[in-house]
Amino acid sequence: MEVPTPPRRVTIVDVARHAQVSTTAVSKVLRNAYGASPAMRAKVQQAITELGYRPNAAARGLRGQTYTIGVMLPDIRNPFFPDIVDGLTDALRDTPYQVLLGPGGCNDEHAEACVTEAMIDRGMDAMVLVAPISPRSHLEHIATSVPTVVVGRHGHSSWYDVVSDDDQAGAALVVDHLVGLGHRRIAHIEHAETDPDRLAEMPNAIRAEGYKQAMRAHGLGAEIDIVSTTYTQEGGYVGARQLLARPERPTAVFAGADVVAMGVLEAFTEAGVSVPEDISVAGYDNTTFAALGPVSLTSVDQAGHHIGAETARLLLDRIADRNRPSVQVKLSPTLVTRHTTAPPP
Amino acid sequence: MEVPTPPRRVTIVDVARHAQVSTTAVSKVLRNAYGASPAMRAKVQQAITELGYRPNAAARGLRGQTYTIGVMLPDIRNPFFPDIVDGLTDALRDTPYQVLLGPGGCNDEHAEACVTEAMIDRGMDAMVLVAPISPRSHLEHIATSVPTVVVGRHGHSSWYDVVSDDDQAGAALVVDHLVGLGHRRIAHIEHAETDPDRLAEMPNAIRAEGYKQAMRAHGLGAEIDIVSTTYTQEGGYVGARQLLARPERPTAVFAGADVVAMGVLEAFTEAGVSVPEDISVAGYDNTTFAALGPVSLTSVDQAGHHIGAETARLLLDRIADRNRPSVQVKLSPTLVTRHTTAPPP
DNA sequence: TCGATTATGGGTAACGTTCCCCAAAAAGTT
DNA sequence: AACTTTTTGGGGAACGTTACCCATAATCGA
Repeated sequence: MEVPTPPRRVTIVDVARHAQVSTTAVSKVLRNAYGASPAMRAKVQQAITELGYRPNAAARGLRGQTYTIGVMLPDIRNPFFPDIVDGLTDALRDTPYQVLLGPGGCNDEHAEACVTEAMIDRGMDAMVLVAPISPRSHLEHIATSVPTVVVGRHGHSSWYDVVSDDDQAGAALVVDHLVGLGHRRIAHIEHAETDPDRLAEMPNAIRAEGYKQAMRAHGLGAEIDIVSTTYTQEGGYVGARQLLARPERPTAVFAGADVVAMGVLEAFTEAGVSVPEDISVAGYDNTTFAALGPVSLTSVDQAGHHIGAETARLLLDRIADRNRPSVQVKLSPTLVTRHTTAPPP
Repeated sequence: MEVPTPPRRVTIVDVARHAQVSTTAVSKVLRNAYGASPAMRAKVQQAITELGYRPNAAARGLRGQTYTIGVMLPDIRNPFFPDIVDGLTDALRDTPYQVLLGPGGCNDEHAEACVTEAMIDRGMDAMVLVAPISPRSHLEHIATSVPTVVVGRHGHSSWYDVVSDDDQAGAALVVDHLVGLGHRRIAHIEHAETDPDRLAEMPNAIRAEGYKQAMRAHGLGAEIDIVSTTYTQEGGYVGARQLLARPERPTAVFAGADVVAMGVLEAFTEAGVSVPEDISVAGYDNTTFAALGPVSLTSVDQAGHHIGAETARLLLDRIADRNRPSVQVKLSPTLVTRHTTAPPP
C-alpha cells in the first residue's frame, strides 16, 4: 500500500549518462559556463527536461553556492515588511536565486542571532537583515562571512550595504503637513531608546530627531512635546493618555509608527475625543492598518517595494564583486493624507 | 584595508584534530549517537566551544539531513499566519530544527510550486504547507518526497497530515451568537470558488457551508443570504454594497474573514450605516485588525499558536517514522465578541 | 582462565556538485 | 606545411559530513 522508499532523485550523473556526455559538460550547461558548444547545450537541456532533473542545493552548497538569499525578519507581524519582501522577490524573479525568510523573534537579540547563524550555516549566498536590533559588531561579523545588506537601520559600515528610508525627511513631511493645516501644538510619541549605539541608528530615534528639527524650522521649538513609550499599540495608548492629561492638550499627535497610532485612536475613542475634529493623528509606515476603511489614517509611506528592489540590486552586485566599496541608499518617503488629519478646532 | 578572504570556517576535522580524536568521534558527539564515552563527549564538546565550531548544513544535507523545516506561506500579509509560525517555532525551540519561510505568491499556483520545489531542492527535512491552493495531486507529489503537513485546508490524504480549524463549527459560533442577540436576517459574504477540488477542501467553502447548516438548525433556512465575492477588503466592500441594495437589508453580516469585514465596515461608514446600531458585523480569524482599537471586531479565533504547535508535533513524529499512517487534527475555534455585534435595531 | 559479549574508537567510502586541470580536435597564421 | 591559438570535451579531486564497517580493549559469565 505505502511506498516505502521515495524514488531516488535524478542526479547530474543520470543526466550525463542519458545525454551521453560527461558530468562536467552537464555542469557547464547548468551554470552556462564557458566550454560548451551550442549542440552540446541543446542535447543536455533536452536530457534535463526529459528526466525532470533539478540540481541538489546541498551539493552545490558544499562547493560554494546555494543560490539562496536569506532574509531575517525580526517581526513577521509588522505589516511593513511584506512590501520589502515582495520588492525583493519580484526583483529576483528572473535570477536563479531563491528568497527564504527567517523568523527572528520580535525584539529578541538572541533569537535574531540564532536565525542569522542558522542561515550562515545553511550557506546562504547573501543575507538581508531587516531592522536588526543586534549590536553593530554582530552585524559586521555576519557581513564578513557573507554579503549582507542591512535594511531599515541607519548608520553605515564598510562591511555591509545599507538601504533605508529617509526617516528624518518622513518626520518632516508629517510636521509640514500638520503645520500647513494650522497646527502649532504638535506632539510626538516615540519609542524609548537607551542604547547609544542604536540611538544613532534606529529609525525611531531618527524620526524623533526629524520631528524636532522640523518643529524648530517652523519656529515651533517651544512647542516640542515628546512622549517616550514603545512602538506598540499599548505604547500608543499609554502615550495618548499622557497627552490627554496635559494642562494644555496638543491639537495634533504624530505617532512614530502606525501601530502606535492605533493605540492613540483607541485611547481617544475611549476618552470621547473625536479625530480629526478635536485632535489630528498621523502615523508612519503606511501599513495595511492605515488604509483600512474604519481607520483611514494619514501616514508616511516608505515605498517598501522600492526598498526591496534596491536591496536586490545591491545584493547581486555584491555577490558579483565582494570587494566593491559599501554603499548606502536612502529612499525618500511620501505622505499619504487620509481622514485623521484636519485643521485644528 | 579590506579583508579579501573571509576566514575559513572551522570544520569537523579541525575539531577532531584539536580534541585529538577522529572525525567519526566528533560526528557521534554531534548527533549524540551511540559509541561515545562520557569522557570523549566532554573532550569533544570542549573543543567545539573553544573553536566555535558549527556544523555545515550543506554537507549534512548531502548525507540526508539538513535540520531545516520549510514553511510555505501563500501570503505573508495575512495576519493569521504569524500565529501559526510562532506556534511552530516555539514548539521547535529545543530541537535542532530551524524553520525557514518561503514566500509563495498570493493566490498564484505557479509561485507556490516554485517555492515548494525550491525547498525540496534545498533538502528540507519536512514541509509545512499553509493553506496551499495547489491541486491535491501536487500536494501528494510533494508529500512523497518529504514529510509534509498541510495546514488550514481540509480534505485528508494518506500521504500527508492535516491540521486545521473546524471552520464549520466556527461559522456556527458566529450564527449562534447573532441569533442569540435576536438577529434573523443574517447575511454571509463568501469567497467564490469554482474549482470542485478546492470547493470541498478550502476553508472558505466550509465556512459558507457551516453558515448554511447553522441557519437551518435555527429554523432560518429561508433567511440564508450569501454574497459571493473574494476574501479581500475590496471583496468585502463590494459585497456590503450589494447587501445595502437589498429591498430588505440584513440586520447582521457574517464576513468570512477579517479583511472582508474591513471592507464591509468601510462601505457601511461611507453609507452612513452605524455599526452595531444599524447592522452587526462579525469576521473570522481574529487577526490583529480585529483587536485594533478603532475597529474592535467580533471575530472567530482559530488559535493559530496551537495549530502551529500541533503541526510541529506531527512533523517530528513523521520524521521519526515516515511510514506511520496519516493523521488529521481538527482544532476547535472560539468566538471573541467585541463591539461590532449587538442586538438588532 | 578462557571464550563470549559489550563498550569504545577509528578508517573510509559515499553523497552530488563544481572547478582546476589536461587532451584532442579544429581553426587560424605565417 | 609547420606552427600557434582557440574551441570543445572530459578526468578526477575536492567540499564537510555521516554511516557502515572493523579493530581493539574492557567486562563478564561460567
